[in-house]
Amino acid sequence: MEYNSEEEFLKNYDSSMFEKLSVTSDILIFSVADGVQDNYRKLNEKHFSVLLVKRDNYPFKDKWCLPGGFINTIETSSEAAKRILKNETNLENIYLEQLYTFDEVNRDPRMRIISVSYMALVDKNKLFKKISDNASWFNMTILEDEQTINVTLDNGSVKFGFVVAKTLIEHTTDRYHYTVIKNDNLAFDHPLVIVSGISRLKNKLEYTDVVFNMMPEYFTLGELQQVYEVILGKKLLDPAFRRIIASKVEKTDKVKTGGGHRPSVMFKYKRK
Amino acid sequence: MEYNSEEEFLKNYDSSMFEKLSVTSDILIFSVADGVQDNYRKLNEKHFSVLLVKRDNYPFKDKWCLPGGFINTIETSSEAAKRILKNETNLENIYLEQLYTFDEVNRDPRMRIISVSYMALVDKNKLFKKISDNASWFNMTILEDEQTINVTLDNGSVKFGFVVAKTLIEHTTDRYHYTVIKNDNLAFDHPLVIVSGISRLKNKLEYTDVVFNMMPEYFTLGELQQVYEVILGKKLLDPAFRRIIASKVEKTDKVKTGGGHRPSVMFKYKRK
DNA sequence: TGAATAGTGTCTGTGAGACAATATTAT
DNA sequence: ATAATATTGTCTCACAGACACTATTCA
Repeated sequence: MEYNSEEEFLKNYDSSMFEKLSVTSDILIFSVADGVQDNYRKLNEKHFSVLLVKRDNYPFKDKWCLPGGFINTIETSSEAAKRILKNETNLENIYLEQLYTFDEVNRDPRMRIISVSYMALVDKNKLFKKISDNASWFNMTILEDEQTINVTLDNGSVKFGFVVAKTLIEHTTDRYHYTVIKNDNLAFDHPLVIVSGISRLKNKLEYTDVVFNMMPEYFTLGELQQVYEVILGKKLLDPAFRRIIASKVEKTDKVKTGGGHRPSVMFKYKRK
Repeated sequence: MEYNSEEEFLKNYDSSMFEKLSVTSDILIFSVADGVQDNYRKLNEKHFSVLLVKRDNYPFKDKWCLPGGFINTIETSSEAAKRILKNETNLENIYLEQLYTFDEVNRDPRMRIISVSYMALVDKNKLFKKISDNASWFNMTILEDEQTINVTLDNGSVKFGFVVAKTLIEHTTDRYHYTVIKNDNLAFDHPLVIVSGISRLKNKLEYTDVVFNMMPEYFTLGELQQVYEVILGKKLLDPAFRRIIASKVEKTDKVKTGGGHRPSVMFKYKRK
């Protein structure tokens, strides 16, 4: 059939001509949490954490997964992500970035489902514990070597882990292909989403200001350094860290005292 | 309805429960082409180029677009990309990287269509002009300032351009939100895909080895430098370039002569 | 007073930017 | 001889890693 105009074509278009697929939006919500500290002198330990949801339906009943849901026809995947985020954490206007689209044919046992994944960064102080009933923050411990990434997740009452192998993609120095080696408690291909997000965030710490999305308005440089250290999984040298961060922060007249040691000046994020 | 096992659940699962969407895979195929040169002494000019296809159907009849097509239920988006790539260029085993998933609700006038975009890098010498009839390579001229990106496309017989505005995303130093300001000849939101790809490739040149996917097996450092310059859109200093690239290339005993000037040693890519 | 963190000074090595100098060819 | 590119040398400056040192608090 021939058409003489775009209007005419569109009027006659049969949208069922091509196969359609289900599409979901899954969100990796990262935060840094304060741990407890017995010694009054010491700083609170910090934990790099991720929000998981316990599945109470099949498939993967009773396993944990990332918050997510189907995208409907009148919203974008990022709008869907925001909607889900609001549902789970009651937070709006938070940092959100598209991560990757996972679409292995059998990643979901029900049917072909494509997942557009997002990474969200939140400041845990803004949460007020208003997260949904079946959701829970898990502290992550990440051990990475040349071949594998080993992640342990712990929410205080449940603790489990997974391992993925990484292989460098040909003609690349930065892209890895990940394969799940061990995983008993996470649903779908979510271990892959988590390691992709960790990798992305680690890189972004070095050349962007995203970290400030996880910080309160006022913070000490020690706290900020702790956040970097817990995400990067390594200790940083104080003078070097201060030099690098200096241009991004602004001194305030607030001071944090009470720690049995020299008080520290509080800073805030300085936009360029 | 309650199920007692995952098997039972899956057996009864109704896959039409959620709305489904059409999903396409669009590919940004980049290459660097040799221009012509009248002065026998001078090097061939090089052009950063992209493969476009002329649409011979509605919507956007007679406009140009990126090669792409619907993903069917038994292939992944990257498999679809490879299939389309093979169709258009007759090339296999080429570098392919997922770029971004574009899913504005009205990006396609027919219906809601999500596009998972890919970036492919090819060495034009491998092509032997076996591209499909309605496809054509366009040389790109990219002018970028703080607010806008201006791209001119020229395939020798047709020449047009588009302009997109960029605004820095809050709390970020590297992510821009792009909006098309001017575009008469490209279909869909493909100007956005192109600028996203250019931006990604520029960044990747600095910290990966992707450039070698666009190079023949043997090349001179001058040629390699030209490729960098034409993609980055700026001149580089010879000694600095050689220092940076030194660890990635390997000298061979081949030499390129005939240029009315000192012959240059040919190098090849050195894998780590 | 001592444990603990806050914050600064400075040495050193690496590496990029800049520019100058030399090498080699085809016409 | 000359125009053009190829290739190397080297100076300087910026900056990150490393380590040492001083400052300040509170049980």
